[in-house]
Amino acid sequence: MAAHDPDKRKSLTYDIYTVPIDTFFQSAFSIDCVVFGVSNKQLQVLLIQRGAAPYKNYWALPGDLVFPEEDLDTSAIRVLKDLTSLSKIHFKQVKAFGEVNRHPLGRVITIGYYAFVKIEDYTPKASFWAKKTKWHPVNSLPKLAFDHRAIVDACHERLQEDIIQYPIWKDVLPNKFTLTQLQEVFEGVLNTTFDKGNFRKKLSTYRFLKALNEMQTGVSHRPAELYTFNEKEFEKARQKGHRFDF
Amino acid sequence: MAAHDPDKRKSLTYDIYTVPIDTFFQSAFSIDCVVFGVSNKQLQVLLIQRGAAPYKNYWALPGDLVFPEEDLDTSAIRVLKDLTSLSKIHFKQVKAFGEVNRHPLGRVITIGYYAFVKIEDYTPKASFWAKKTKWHPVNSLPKLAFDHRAIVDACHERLQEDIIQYPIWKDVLPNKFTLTQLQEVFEGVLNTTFDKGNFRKKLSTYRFLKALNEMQTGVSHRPAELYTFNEKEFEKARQKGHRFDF
DNA sequence: TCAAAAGTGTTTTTTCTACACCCATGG
DNA sequence: CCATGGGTGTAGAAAAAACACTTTTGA
Repeated sequence: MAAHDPDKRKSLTYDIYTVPIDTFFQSAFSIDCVVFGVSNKQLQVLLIQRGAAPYKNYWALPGDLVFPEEDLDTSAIRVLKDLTSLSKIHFKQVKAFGEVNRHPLGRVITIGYYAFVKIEDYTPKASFWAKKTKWHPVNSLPKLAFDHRAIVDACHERLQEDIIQYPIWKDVLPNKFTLTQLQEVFEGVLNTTFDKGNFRKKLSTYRFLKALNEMQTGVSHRPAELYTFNEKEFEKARQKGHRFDF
Repeated sequence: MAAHDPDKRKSLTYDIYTVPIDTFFQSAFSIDCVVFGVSNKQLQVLLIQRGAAPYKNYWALPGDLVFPEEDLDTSAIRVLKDLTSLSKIHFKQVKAFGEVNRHPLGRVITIGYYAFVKIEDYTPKASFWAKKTKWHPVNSLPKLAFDHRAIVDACHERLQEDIIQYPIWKDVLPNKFTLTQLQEVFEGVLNTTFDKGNFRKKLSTYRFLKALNEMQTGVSHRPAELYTFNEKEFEKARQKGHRFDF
């Protein structure tokens, strides 16, 4: 592809730099995926055990180098699939991490992405150079490779901001869910607890939560009513500047 | 530096890839600086006119390639100084922009940074390959080079989120300021207007705004009381989860 | 009949909103 | 004495917070 032809670079006037233009074109970038989910009322993150140098055998985020002709957003999906076999995941970019010596192989900046998924629906399977995978509670992470801890933290903060603004909580709930399930997602992500009555009072003002007149079954207590998410109503609320203000 | 020695890469086992490891190390990254300020009650952004290909003569953000051994945060400061002679500016990284063909010279991803400064204190002077500089209202930008419009938009959104959470408004106000000046900063950034009485009522609950018992002088109307920002009190408020909720 | 969670109601306190009105200064 | 912002007060509405109580199910 023309864009990646070094000759094209040389044909252009780039004497503005005191070094040859090609010295700039010796870096790489990578993607690191922070895949969150909720289980046991706790926020979890998907880790892999690295089976390749550097940081071999360390727990780490699924992440890898971006191909020269690959868009960043596309790469996040591909990288996660390569390492964990998970697909159809929606990512959001958070930020770049670019310390000069963060990667022992050369100048590599990494772009952090996060996703928020149903743990039950996505059973990871280690592949490519990943040796193992596991879901781990965010509150008690082991030592991670590279600067992955900082990446997790930045993504967690972003998740906390996003969940009060976008309906990403629906991505970790069944189509039909109870209000308590919804509450537990918020509590897990925001790492706090809410008063049940007041929480529901607030929810009851949101028209994008539609009661289904359908009940939970098979629970050994009073069955809860099931709700569903209404996209159109949410869109209306969003345009008026909706936020969950907890 | 060892980290950038290609031989070191080759010495490591990297047969996990179907292409030579060096094919990844042929990209570059750049920084784009979105410097905001407020004047005439409007949010402004600093632009340069490009004096070098590509996009020669276009209005653009001050931005340039990152040196191989340069941290991203450091680079933002250096790049802005090279092109506009402005220094001592505090930047915050927003995100990466990495479409494959966003740059005609090759694979270049750019990292967007924003800063928020006093326009009066920072008079830019075009240098290096920049031909001109100017402050331009964010509400009516000309056509910009590359994907710079998207970068401005993302940074503006981040600025709007940050100003209600961090005391960055103090960076565009004199040490001693009036409450109306403060209100105008918020109005400019958030592109809205507030009721004076209610705005002040809210401010009066914030202990980090300290009245100085000192008055404005030389104005042809009732002089306003001057206030100052108290770092320690803000820190206390921040720990309790402070936000301006407008 | 008990445990467990669902679901509702009440009361108090706090905050928001929309205004109206007075004040101090320079010209 | 007037234009221009500075500055304060009030009343009503709305929202948040705390907490108590009733309901329904399976075991």
